Amino acid sequence: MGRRKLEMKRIEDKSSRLVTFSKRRSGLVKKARHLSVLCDVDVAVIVFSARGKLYEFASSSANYSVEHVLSRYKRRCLDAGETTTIRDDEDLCKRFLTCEELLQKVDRLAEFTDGAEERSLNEMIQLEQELDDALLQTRLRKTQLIMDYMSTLKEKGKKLSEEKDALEKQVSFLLRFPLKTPNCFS
Amino acid sequence: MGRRKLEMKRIEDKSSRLVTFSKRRSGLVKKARHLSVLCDVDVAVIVFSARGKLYEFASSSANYSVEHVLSRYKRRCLDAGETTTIRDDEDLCKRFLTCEELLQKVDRLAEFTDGAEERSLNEMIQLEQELDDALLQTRLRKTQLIMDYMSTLKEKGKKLSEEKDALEKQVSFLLRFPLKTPNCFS
DNA sequence: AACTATTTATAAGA
DNA sequence: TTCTTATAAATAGTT
Repeated sequence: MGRRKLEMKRIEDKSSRLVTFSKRRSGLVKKARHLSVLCDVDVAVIVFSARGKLYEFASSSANYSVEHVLSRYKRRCLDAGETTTIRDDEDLCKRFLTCEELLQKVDRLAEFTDGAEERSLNEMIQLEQELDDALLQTRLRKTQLIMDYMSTLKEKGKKLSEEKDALEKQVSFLLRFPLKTPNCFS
Repeated sequence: MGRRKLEMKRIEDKSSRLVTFSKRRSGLVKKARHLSVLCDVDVAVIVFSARGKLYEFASSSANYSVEHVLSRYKRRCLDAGETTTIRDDEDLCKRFLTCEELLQKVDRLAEFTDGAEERSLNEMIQLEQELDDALLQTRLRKTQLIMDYMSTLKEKGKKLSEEKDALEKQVSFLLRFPLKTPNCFS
């Protein structure tokens, strides 16, 4: 829909990519709103720009079902920051310590309540750790599988290369010194 | 876009509402795919039909996973401490409210200080989001590079295999029918 | 941000 | 349902 038809691939020119992003993003949200109104259904659209900016749309009637989907993806709401290993950058270190202090205060704060909030937070922290661990294990396994596969491919390639070299030598030899007797190698 | 312009309100006739739902739903997903490909961004679309059937789309750069986009979305919302409207999942609601309360307490806590800690925490939250996004982009790029490299390796292997076959045929031919004249191919 | 030549989506009809 | 087609809507390139 424009002066010319676009190839369905990433627009390489940065400026027109940004313009197109803006135009098509609003177009997409408009379409989503029309669908939700005309057909009386729940629609949600989520877009992250390349630089991580969030754009979203949710039909007004969607705050039950879409949130139901969202609720399946429990996520941390506070970063315990326990596994952070940034130590070299002084600024980061300072930020981390300040954050850590705040968390300690949160912990002390929780002691003043009946304990429900503290348990809830602890559960969240544990849940986050478990998910983080699972994610790490999965990622390591994925990387391992990929590396294994790649070395297999490389090995095969090497072997094929060697076999090809040998055959080339054989052909070259046969061409230079044709056999007087057929099938002497067979 | 059609024989006549539609009013922007629920289509009362059930049959045409269903037809329109089907057409516009696929149109919306198509638009979402085009946006994600042309602009190289993450897009997710979620649609619930009136009878509760779920239709979803997630861009390939998000590993085709709505979960992936949603978790990113949800984390963003929770971290920003924005008002969400989770009402159906009691457990999550409790966790979230607790978390929100804690954040409010952190805010109040920060008021007792000279404000340095509050600013620091906000900076931390923003920094975390930026790092998270950077990490995600890096990981996607890494995966892309690996996939590219693997297909290069596979292609090389295939080519070598073909060349090897050709050479084997040539050797076999030369062994069966030795040349009477040396170097006829050279 | 507007404009407009084209392409794309789709409402109604077959 | 699926296809066709007239028309509305979106948008690529231009200014």
